[in-house]
Amino acid sequence: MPGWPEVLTGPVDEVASLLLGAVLRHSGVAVRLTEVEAYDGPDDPASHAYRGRTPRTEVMFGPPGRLYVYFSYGMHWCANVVTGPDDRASAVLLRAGEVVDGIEAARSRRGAVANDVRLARGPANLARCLGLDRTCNGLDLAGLLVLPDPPAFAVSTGPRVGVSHAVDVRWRFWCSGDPTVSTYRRSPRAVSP
DNA sequence: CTTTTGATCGTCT
DNA sequence: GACGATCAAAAGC
Repeated sequence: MPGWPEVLTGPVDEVASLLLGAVLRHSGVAVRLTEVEAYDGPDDPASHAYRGRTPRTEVMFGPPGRLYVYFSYGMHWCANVVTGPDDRASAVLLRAGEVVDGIEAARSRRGAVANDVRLARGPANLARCLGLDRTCNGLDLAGLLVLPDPPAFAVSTGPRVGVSHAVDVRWRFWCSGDPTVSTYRRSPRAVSP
């Protein structure tokens, strides 16, 4: 059984499913990941790294096990775990999770939320629960991200959300039936089949 | 229930 | 200067 962070160096879609059930802890809140998406840098037109190395994507080209945080739509932060060998520039977007510790802190960061299962539903909401922002870009996750014991739950796969390319690639993974997983909505920009 | 729209700015062309 | 790995509220049915 490979240790940290070697376990992250396999094919990014396999690594993504391994991250389901992992617990990420930051700023007094812990979230158990229930939904993730894989992005494979060089071969994936939907990946930020597809068009090469830029200041923003620099972290993706570095070693695995670090956090890649990007700013989205002028107001949100979203977080990825960098995977693969150095220079592969693959990453797994953290789309949803269940708050398993620090729920009061998570609630206060999110403001009024009707139901706790929605606290960390959606990548920007998950990042907000954990207090992740630009200062966390490149953060070494050793000790902060605890991988699950051999997964004892069913995994579903489907198309990725929000991307306008390669919509047919089933690189979104989630814990089957988990209430914290967002209901699927195809990108408005996705090309019609 | 589904669809539309406003908020808001870093990044890349 | 246009666009985007989003979200929540509003509007339409």
